Amino acid sequence: MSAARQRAQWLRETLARWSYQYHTLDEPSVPDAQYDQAYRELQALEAEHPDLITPDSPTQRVGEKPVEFLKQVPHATPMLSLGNGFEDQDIEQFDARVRDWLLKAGVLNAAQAADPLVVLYCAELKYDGLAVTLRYENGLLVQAATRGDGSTGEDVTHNVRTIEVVPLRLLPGERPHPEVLEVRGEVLMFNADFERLNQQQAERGDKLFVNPRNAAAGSLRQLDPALTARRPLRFFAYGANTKLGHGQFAMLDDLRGWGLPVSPRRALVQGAAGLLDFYRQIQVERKRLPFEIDGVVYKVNNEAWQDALGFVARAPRFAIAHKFPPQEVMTRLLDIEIQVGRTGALTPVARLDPVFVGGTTVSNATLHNEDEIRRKDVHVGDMVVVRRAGDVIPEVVRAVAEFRPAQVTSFVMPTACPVCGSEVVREANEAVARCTGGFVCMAQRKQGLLHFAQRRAVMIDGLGEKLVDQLIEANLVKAPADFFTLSVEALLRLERMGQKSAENLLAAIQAARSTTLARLVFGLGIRHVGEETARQLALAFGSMKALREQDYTVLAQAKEAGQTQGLEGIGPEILASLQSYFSDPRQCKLIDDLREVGVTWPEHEARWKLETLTQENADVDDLVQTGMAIPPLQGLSFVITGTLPELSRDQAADLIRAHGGQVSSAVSKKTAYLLAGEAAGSKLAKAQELGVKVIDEAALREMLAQGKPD
DNA sequence: GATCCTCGAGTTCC
DNA sequence: CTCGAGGATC
Repeated sequence: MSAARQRAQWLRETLARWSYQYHTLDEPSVPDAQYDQAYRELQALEAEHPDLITPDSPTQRVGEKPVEFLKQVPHATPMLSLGNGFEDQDIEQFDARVRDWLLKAGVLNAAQAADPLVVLYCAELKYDGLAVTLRYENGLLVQAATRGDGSTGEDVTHNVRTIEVVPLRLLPGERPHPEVLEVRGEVLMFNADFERLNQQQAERGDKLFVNPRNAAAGSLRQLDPALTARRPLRFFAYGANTKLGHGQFAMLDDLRGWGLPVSPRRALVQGAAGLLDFYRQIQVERKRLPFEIDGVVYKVNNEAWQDALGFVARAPRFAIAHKFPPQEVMTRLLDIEIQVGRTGALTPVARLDPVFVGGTTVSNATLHNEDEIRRKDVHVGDMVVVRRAGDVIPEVVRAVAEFRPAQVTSFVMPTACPVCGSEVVREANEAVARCTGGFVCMAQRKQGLLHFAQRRAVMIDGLGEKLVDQLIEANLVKAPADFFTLSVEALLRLERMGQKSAENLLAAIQAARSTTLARLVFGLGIRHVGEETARQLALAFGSMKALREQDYTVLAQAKEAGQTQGLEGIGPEILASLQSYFSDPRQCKLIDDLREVGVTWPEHEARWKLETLTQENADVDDLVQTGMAIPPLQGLSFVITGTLPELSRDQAADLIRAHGGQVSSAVSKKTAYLLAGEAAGSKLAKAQELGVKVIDEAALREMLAQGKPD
């Protein structure tokens, strides 16, 4: 080996060590000038002998060329999501479940499982950044990918290489590193760095980032690594795909030994008591931390126990995130406006002095109804506490009486509709006040048209609020049937509507022309008839004619006497609503018009019967007798939550129903399976609490392929 | 009449 | 997602 080669290698290793001490350990061992001198020496050496350049050289952090797009990369092992809890009780239940499972798995005996301190947990911080996975082969960083949907992410190797604290080559630790090491961790930006970056952005007149997390996300997804290199990104490792054999806590030590930054704050604790202790400590330390966290993470420390516990859907049973309660902020309630919904419901909405909470700026929040306003004691002009419930939907928590100005206006529900002026009534025992305007009310008409066109109803793609507004404004559409008589010429008269958009919309309308009875019935917007009930009605009655000609008053009596079959879930209120809808000539005309403009749907014979008068028809029993196969999911009730890898939730629901299963919206004891995808929330927790079996999309497909549940 | 299970309806931000 | 209310069941 030549002297130059030896020198270059020594420089690379030394620079990597110094950089690690400086950036990762925050303990510089040499003056900056010395580092710079060595760096320049290596640069000069490499310039003279280009063959000495290696991919792990610190001079090679920024690759030469920007990439054209971010490549999709499949994850060798899927990147998991975590279950989560907010309350102490959630954590106690988690620990109890862990012990219970370990007992069932035969890892613990009954006496051990009863000991609340038997399980050792590794407790860590939950960073508010972006999850990435780093792949090291023979110690060399070869790939970095974002989490994506968990099974496929984006290749961000070029950008991750620019992060100073990420070693391009693993350092020799106390224990040898595996040949292939996949490190899981989080890319984030420190608060101070974020402030500085935003200052620079402002000086250059560039757009400001709303929070450190967004800044980190934007920086990591750049195409040009030179740009990312100027962004002050950091990284913390928290896991590895390979079991290293001696527990989560020690594994973090290993990772640190190999030069990877790991949590500055972690602990080995015993049982739920230890976990909650850690949580409270971190709560106190939180504001002193130099970066944002949104909670803490607990993992069963013992790797063999982790294996025994396994996974539910794509979340490990051995870990849980304990999240901090949603951030609450104060702001002024500027006004309370009234929105009118499809059914005429008047909903008070709070207009807030825009305030930054939970990662975005909130300026509106629903107040639900009059009672709610009274309960929360809010007035126009009050200072109110606002938070984002479930980290998404803004919510006014309460008014702050101490800050109440001398003059505030109490909210009074208007007696006339603010849109059409019709009378507003509030039925006894009902929480909502309603506009009685019906067709006359533009707000109701608009919402009704939107409801008709929406994806779950007749599905006119691309028809949103803006467009419906314009169509009503231009007097082109009054009732649903009018959508189907639109022409390109008429559409072109609308503002910001080009030839192409007009053609696209018309194609979508054409496609919507052939629909199903269930979609249509739902789309009509009959009170108390939602998606599910519409499906039931379409199945039972089979045709629009049957639905229209039915005397629902008679039916209600028969139903009460228990003389009906095939109309489960349809009670007196719904029947009354149907009676009133179908006896209204205006509504009947609306349906006739739809047929006239060429809207079609398949129909079949009615499938319900009065037990005494027997209206002949096939139901499931008949199917069995005629020798048809019993669908594999017959009699099983499913609930779907989260984001599935392949199917949309609607598609999954259709798939389940097509195989004889039922899909409902809430988890209960009667639920057979919870089909859970990514980011499953409260339903997953509920299922675990009730002991409902949880499956993922792959398991569902397996069930269908085998023709029976497992 | 009470209780549990479902469904319907309304909603925020980017 | 969450709340409120309709429907089924005891």
